[in-house]
Amino acid sequence: MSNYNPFMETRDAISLISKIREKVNRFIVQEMAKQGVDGIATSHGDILYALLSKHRLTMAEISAHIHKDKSTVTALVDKLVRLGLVMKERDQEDTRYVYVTLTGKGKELEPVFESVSSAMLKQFYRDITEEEQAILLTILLKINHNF
Amino acid sequence: MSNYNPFMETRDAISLISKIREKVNRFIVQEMAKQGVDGIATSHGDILYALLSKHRLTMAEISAHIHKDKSTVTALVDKLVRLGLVMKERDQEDTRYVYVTLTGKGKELEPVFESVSSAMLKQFYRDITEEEQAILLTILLKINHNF
DNA sequence: GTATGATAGTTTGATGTCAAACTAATTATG
DNA sequence: CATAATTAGTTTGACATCAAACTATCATAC
Repeated sequence: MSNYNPFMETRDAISLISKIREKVNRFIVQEMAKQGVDGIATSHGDILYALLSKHRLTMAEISAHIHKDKSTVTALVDKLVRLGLVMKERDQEDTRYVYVTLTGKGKELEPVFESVSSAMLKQFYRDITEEEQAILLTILLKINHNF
Repeated sequence: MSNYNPFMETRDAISLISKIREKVNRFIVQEMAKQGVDGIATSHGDILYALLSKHRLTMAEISAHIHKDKSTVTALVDKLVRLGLVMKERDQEDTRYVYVTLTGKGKELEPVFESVSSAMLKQFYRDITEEEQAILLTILLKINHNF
């Protein structure tokens, strides 16, 4: 292949990874909107989803969970506060810490998340055998470990 | 696994794809900076790389190549113009079209691109056998096709 | 041949994102 | 104990990105 392009060619694994990630994100946002959860990005979804199982997280913990800079988390959480989905409150003992928790309205989103993520997984793994899924995971873990 | 998180868990394929993409991007930007090409994002690199083999592209063609909105391409190309790496000129026949070409300074980047992309591929596929690479590609193509 | 529609790019406004500088509070060190 | 260093979050400035509105040009239709 003389015209091989390691950044962008459609056929190589690296650009496929970019494209798939893009499509997954778009799919999630669309499905959420379809179920009435509008105007939030996948990062907001990641935060809400984390809070469903963890109940209470500090800003730094959220940052670590979703792999976004702490200043980004400030902006994301503040938007969720504006949307009435989460609450922020400072720790009484050590006032540096800010705890984020779901509001009632935030908790109501649980079924939506369940439905969206199962729809996404179904689409993602359509026609991919269990064995292929396992192989894929193994290879991706190795590649992830390479960096 | 009771705490399975389809958006963010470290161990599932979907979040691995996000992480790997992130790491690949970071790696490319860092390697470029190491070789003196500073202040440009991967999207700028994609444009420059495309222009190395295509000589002349319209804004719309660039948009299609790098899968970014045309208004994004306007901003990206204008930055490359400011950096002195590309030139824009309107088609004489049909003045709606804008052709983008590399300047001399832009063309000088070719060896940097070659070096960076080969370094990236080497890192990406370290300890991944040829067979695994083929399997990975097959599965990713299927998943990409699922959306 | 003028009006309608399509096409190529740009502009504008909003948003997610990061890095660096900053504030406030706690901990460690001499 | 007082000063220095660390830690948690926020603010600020820059930038990539998109969608929608807009401009300018070309093509089509009647």
